[in-house]
Amino acid sequence: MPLGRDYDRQDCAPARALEVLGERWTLLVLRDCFFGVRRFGDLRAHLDIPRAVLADRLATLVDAGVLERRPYAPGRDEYVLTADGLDLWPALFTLARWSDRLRVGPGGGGRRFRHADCPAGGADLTTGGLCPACGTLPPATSLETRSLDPDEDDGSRPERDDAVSRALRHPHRLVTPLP
Amino acid sequence: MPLGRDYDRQDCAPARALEVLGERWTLLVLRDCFFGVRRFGDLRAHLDIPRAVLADRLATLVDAGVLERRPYAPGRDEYVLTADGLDLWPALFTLARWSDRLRVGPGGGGRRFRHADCPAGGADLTTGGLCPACGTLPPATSLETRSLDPDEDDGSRPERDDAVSRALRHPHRLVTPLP
DNA sequence: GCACTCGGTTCAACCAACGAACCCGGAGCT
DNA sequence: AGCTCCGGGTTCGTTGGTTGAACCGAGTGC
Repeated sequence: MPLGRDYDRQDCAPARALEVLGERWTLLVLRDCFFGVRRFGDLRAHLDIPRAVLADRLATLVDAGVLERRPYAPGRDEYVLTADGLDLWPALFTLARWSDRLRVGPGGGGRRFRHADCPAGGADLTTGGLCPACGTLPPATSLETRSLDPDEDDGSRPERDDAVSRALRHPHRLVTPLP
Repeated sequence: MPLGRDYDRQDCAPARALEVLGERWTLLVLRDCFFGVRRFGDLRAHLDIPRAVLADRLATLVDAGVLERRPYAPGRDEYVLTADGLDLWPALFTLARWSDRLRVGPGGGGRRFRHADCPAGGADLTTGGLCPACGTLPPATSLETRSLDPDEDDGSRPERDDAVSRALRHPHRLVTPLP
């Protein structure tokens, strides 16, 4: 349950989605998971999110079957998108495209997504998430993302400088772990 | 700004979308707007949302250019989706489809969306929001929605009985005002 | 045995959501 | 005019989630 318990009388699909995704930070955590972030500390450094909140959101997402928690070293766990979690990609992508169209220009941070596994050669996705070359709706795992302004430095943005932000300045295959 | 002010260092599209849409209730308000709900009182009755919160969310959405506030009678205003607001449809739709796939079966409340203005005759939209008949991604205004279980009454759900819920049991063109 | 890191939990202060009560302008009646 | 009702809010005390700093504990490295 997100904040209150009153979504339960909203017997519709968006309300059920919000039961899991509607809490603060949750969608940003998932975006990072799609970018290949998997560790507690990396999420924390990239998002500037309070430890307690991050722990709570990750537990909720694991509970909901969106993320899977698994050990990568004795005593160390990582969080990975499940199949259900990967299915969220189109929703996240269309949301991102919407805000891209509204505030173009300043703010930067734009990203492109290319169908890397495309039999027809691949191209940047359309607004609807379709690959214009092959006409399909590619899954997140077959996409590559790149920043539109890899070394913009006009001082307007403080330029984050954690490991995740630096890695994301270079083209990167979605979902696969960052370096 | 939704809850805190820290989204501002997240220079990416999802974060900017969440600045507007990320607050509790906002997406449910917008869903109702797509269903044709326009009046403060109708939103309140359908959503069981506190008056103060609804007033705040509507003001935020008007500020963001997603809704337009306009008088329909002396002293009475209604809230209507702007062009930018209508563009949100694919994002809302894909989110809804995602939760539909996860929890099928119990809970009901499923809805179908048909391309009513389709030159090829129209059909229920695919998961990606495409019309399978004509292959396009139709705008919200050319869709018709209908409930999958118009008169389910097994007692498991308390069955909402406000004017909006009743109207939504019948097929209805999106965005156009409810009766 | 000591320091360091990762991945948390705990705790007090703060701030947003909730819901009941109050408020205001316009329309309709008398 | 005065009274009432209705739609569309605002005010306000209480509840409950968010925040950030401090603390904790297991695992390595030295």
